[in-house]
Amino acid sequence: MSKQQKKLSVSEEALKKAEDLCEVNGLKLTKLRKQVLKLIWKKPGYVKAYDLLNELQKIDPSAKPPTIYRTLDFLMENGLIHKLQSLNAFIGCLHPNEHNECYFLICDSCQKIEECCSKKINNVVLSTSKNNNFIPNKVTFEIAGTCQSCLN
Amino acid sequence: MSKQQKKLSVSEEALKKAEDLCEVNGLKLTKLRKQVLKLIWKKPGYVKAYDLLNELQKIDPSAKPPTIYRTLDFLMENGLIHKLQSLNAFIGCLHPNEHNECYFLICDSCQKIEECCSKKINNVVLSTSKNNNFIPNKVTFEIAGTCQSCLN
DNA sequence: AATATGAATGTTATATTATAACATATGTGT
DNA sequence: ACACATATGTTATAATATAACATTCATATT
Repeated sequence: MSKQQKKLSVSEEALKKAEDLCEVNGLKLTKLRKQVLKLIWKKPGYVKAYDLLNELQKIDPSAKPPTIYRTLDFLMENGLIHKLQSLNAFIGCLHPNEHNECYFLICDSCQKIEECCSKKINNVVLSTSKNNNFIPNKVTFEIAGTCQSCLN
Repeated sequence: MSKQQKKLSVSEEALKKAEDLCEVNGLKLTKLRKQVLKLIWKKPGYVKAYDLLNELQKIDPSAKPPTIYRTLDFLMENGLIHKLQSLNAFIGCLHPNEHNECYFLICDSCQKIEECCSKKINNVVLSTSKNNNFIPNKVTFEIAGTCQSCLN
């Protein structure tokens, strides 16, 4: 290879996608927002808001709950992260803006999260809504259980 | 009609089902638990834990948060109520023990909840889990949006 | 009836999650 | 330089939930 081909980590890749997406959509990925997004990706699995706050305070001692929650709101509104409703926790999104909703498998044993977005699930959401004359807006779909590697 | 045929309200019916179910399964539906279940059914739609606590305190001034949360835990463990994870709220179950999981349509506009349990959803949960080598344990499936009557 | 036992409830305290309200700073266009 | 909107700082408090230990209650056994 004449050109050096640097492999980006998942985290670096996510950050890059976020920057691009904000660029394209005219959103401001400020220093604070970037820092928080970095912290979210730093941890494997999900993060809790106050753990994030503790981490952030190491960089910026003046950070307080609203600092975190406002930043989380921005990141969620723009699809860069998701909230796991059954855990009150947050996780970075691997494919921001590729689709509206994400669905998750949550391992009770190792706390790892697997996205399980699929057309099939989308379809069930649509057909269930239609059958009930319901206009869906926001979907929460989380399956807690045991992942492959924790079975062994 | 020679015998008077009294039509039970949804709430009365739910209470009766709960009593039967506890009877059959050797569970103790104590006075406190019955009171709380009644209060849950009294309100249309969902209830929040602390609203419930306020109501309960009108009957039993010594009630405190653990009183409510322990009772909610009992009722949930035995399928008599469900927690709406996206709202941190609780709702009575229309068909305790008929199946494991319940799925919900939540109207953002009128706050009414519709159960939307179906074989189709069950199947998607199973196939999604299988595809990911995942053993499902507890499913959270909640669609927020707008219900029929709020569209008009 | 007395006693032992476990389950349920009472009680105090505190942990965890989240937002309201207002002040200040910062970036951008005129 | 100024106005404006957006973002951030700051203080306070609301809302949700649990830990830990004490007491009461039901019931089973002797």
